[in-house]
Amino acid sequence: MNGRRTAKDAPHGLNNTAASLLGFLHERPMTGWDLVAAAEQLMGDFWSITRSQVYRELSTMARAGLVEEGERGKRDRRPYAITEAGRTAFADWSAAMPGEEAVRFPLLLMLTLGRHIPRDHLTAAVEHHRALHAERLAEYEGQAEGMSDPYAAATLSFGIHYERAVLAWFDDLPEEITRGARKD
Amino acid sequence: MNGRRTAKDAPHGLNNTAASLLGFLHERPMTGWDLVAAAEQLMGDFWSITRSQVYRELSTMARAGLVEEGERGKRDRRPYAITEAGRTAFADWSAAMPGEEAVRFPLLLMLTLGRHIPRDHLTAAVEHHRALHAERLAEYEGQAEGMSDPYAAATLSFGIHYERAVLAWFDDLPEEITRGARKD
DNA sequence: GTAGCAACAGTCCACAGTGGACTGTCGCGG
DNA sequence: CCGCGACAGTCCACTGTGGACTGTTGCTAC
Repeated sequence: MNGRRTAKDAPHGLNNTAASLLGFLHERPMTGWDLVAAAEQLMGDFWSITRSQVYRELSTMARAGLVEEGERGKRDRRPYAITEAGRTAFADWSAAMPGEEAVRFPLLLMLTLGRHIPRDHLTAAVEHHRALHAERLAEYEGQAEGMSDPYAAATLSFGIHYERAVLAWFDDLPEEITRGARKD
Repeated sequence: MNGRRTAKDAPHGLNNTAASLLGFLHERPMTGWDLVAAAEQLMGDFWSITRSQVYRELSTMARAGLVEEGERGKRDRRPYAITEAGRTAFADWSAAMPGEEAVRFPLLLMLTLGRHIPRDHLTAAVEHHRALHAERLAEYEGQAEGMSDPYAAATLSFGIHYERAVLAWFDDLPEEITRGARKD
């Protein structure tokens, strides 16, 4: 009687995570474990899913008839296959406009509050992250060799543009912030 | 008796959100409402906090003695002030290395699954987001005028580098993806 | 062969984060 | 003085994250 509208009311009833699982299941039946690995491998650092989440969604979707549990294998392995209803739900999801990205960057939080933080903590944090990003860029550039799938390549390309931008940003930071007048 | 370790066991006991609130409270006592506004304004798109979260953290921190509730004002306005314990907790937090950023980008999810999605949905999504990012870049560049605080400027500069990178990435996408051979 | 370890597979829980509905209060323009 | 929009806070359901825990199985070293 109230206007409450939950995810279940949406035309397709899928959240992005559930949709991603159905997407992977288009290829072949997979277990939760496989799905986590696939997502990790393919969407890498720009779309994460966790074990807990995946198993939760799988059993929800099974109840909703979007996937079907197959024969249990060794080690309690539980393959799920997409159903016709699942394909429909996925198609509906794919027609909706994907939402905006969310970036949560603790280092920026720290910098924003920089006025109240000892200078050397800031410079340590900045240097640490600069190294991390340099490392990741190298990694991505390595992966860019022998990349055939254009869809996977698009994600990787995003990663490369992103990391380069972050590194350029580090280089642009004023000395005021990065290099405290630390003489001890 | 078990090895479980919750946030409360951490040396400072603060999550990033709580820490950000303490950070802002260094300036002056503020209400939850004010804090949401300040965070929104200063950390903009790279560190988000929600009303629910803020009020939750405030009452937790009040119970822990890190903040103190002041006199209630009009409209049930409830200002909180940081305590000495709060300053200590914040200082401890600031000594810890900030975690890595998380980027969640539904468009990349869609692209990754692109093989199973009608081409025109993909191109529509790409064009939509391209426009969004162009808009945001313009907005950021506008804000860059008259920016005095170097810490706020750092965040804004990140935003500009980021948006430029995203736009460059869009331009790099192969026609294969962005411009389906749609003839109907 | 078998002991043991690492990788596999899934469960469970607590906590963090998001979004929207809901309630109520004031300030001000008409 | 009425009503509307901004202010202020509450509550809830859901999504997302991380780690502890259980059990299994294949492989390697002895």
